[in-house]
Amino acid sequence: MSEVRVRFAPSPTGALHIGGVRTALYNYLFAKKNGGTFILRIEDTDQARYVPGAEKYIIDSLRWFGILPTEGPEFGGNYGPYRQSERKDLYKQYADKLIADGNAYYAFDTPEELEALRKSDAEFKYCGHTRANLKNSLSLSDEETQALLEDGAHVAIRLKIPVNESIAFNDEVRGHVVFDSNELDDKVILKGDGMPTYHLANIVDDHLMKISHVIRGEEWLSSTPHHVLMYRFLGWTPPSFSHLPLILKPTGQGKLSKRDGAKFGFPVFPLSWDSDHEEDNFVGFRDDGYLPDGLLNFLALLGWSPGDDQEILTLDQMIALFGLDKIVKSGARFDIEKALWFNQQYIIHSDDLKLGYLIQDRAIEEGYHVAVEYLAEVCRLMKERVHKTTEIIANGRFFFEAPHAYDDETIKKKYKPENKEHLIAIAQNLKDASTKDVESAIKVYIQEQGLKLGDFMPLIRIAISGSMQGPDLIESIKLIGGAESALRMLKAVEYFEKI
RNA sequence: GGCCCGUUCGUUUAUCGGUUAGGACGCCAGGUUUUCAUCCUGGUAGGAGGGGUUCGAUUCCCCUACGGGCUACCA
Repeated sequence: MSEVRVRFAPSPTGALHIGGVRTALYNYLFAKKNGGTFILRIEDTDQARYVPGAEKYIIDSLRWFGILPTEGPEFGGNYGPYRQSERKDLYKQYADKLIADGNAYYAFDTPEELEALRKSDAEFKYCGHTRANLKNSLSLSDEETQALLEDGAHVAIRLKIPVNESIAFNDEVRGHVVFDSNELDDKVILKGDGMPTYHLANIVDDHLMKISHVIRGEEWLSSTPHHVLMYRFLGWTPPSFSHLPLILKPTGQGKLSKRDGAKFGFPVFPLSWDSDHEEDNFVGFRDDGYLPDGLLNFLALLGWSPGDDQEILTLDQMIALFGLDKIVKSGARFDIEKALWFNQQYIIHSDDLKLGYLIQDRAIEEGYHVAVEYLAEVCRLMKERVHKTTEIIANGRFFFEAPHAYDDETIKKKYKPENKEHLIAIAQNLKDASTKDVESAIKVYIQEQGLKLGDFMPLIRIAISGSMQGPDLIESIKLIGGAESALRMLKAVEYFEKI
């Protein structure tokens, strides 16, 4: 079997969409599974839509997920350059060959003229039935065409789709797909500005880069017959095709789009985007507290399944189990609830110190200047009760500062004035208790006095953290320290009296 | 509108003609926990509709409905 070479070929028109991440992941998994090569190719043939920084964003995202290519811009390789804009001169000769063989032609119609035609006829298509009446090298005489060409007139090159032909190909996930060539339009393959369109650049590069398997989104399924035709015209063997189902909105219609992030209240891009246009900025999964492994795990299962009931999978396990035949055919809705569950599972199983480092920047931003070892301890106590790493700090502020508010409801229910002295006594015990005897300072005291734990623990908890929710009280007090805890208790008792 | 692709619990998926249609998320209930959470146990809920083929269809075929994609000198 020949070498497996797959590519992820995004267009640098903005941030890398989460659907694009999944496409990259499947390509990566397939390459690794088959001992092949994963290639990144930047498809920047549309100068108008080019966004500076997008390429860096794409690579940074792949790096965050740990699915970097081994060939591509910044990565090197023997089939470069890997940016289509740098390959511009390459494409012309193939367009010329297609013309020479009668499989393509010059078209002189201006975009404005075509737009006018579409306006008057919604069904208008540049194809075998209409091209004779349009301005191109097929309808014009050779002299006219030559004159126009020498004139330097605006010219595009279009693919000449044959009539009355069935164009079929095999799709690894969809099976046998057939198109009637009469339904196809004569797509522009080389634009007026000399740049190729996706269709030309794509097949030329896939061929020259020896791509064996094209794994891409379903939006390309309808232009695949054009691609198949070009492979045939150029005398090349087409790669194997796999068209992936799309990721859909959580509710409502259509695929998940950029603006759904704001609409549904969760990120749709891996990393945050900061530009001069503030309205274009957004927070990415990373900065919102998601772990890359968990997100990748979730994404992998949106459109693919290992075939059994296993759901928590490492990247290596995914590689071992991956197969194009197990890709699902229908689109999948993006379910943030499930993504959060995966994230929680990955947080729980993360190393405490690793988590500590992860949230260190945010802790400092919040003004909590503590040792990373302290943060690690906070993570140890908090990680089972958060879905996102950002919540470790947001829900654990009492580890860094005394509570600003108390849960009055519980105080009213639990506080009895006759217990005031006991609470003060416990605070005194705590004051100089070492971490080892925090337990006896509280629990042993309560038991020795013949009191009930249930009458005191909730109040102590509120004194320490302000709320009834939180990690193990004794462990929390050990971390915060006996002296600080005693202070908080004394202050809280005064407050309890007033309620 | 035309062409192409699709349709199993609310969501995501398993099933490759014969199953009590399985798992996970969510939700509900119970247990563990001083609280919350984790964890454990149990429960809820599904083959879009109609025709065929077959001894037997979720599974194969057709029609309809619905969903998705494409329909640019964008990718």
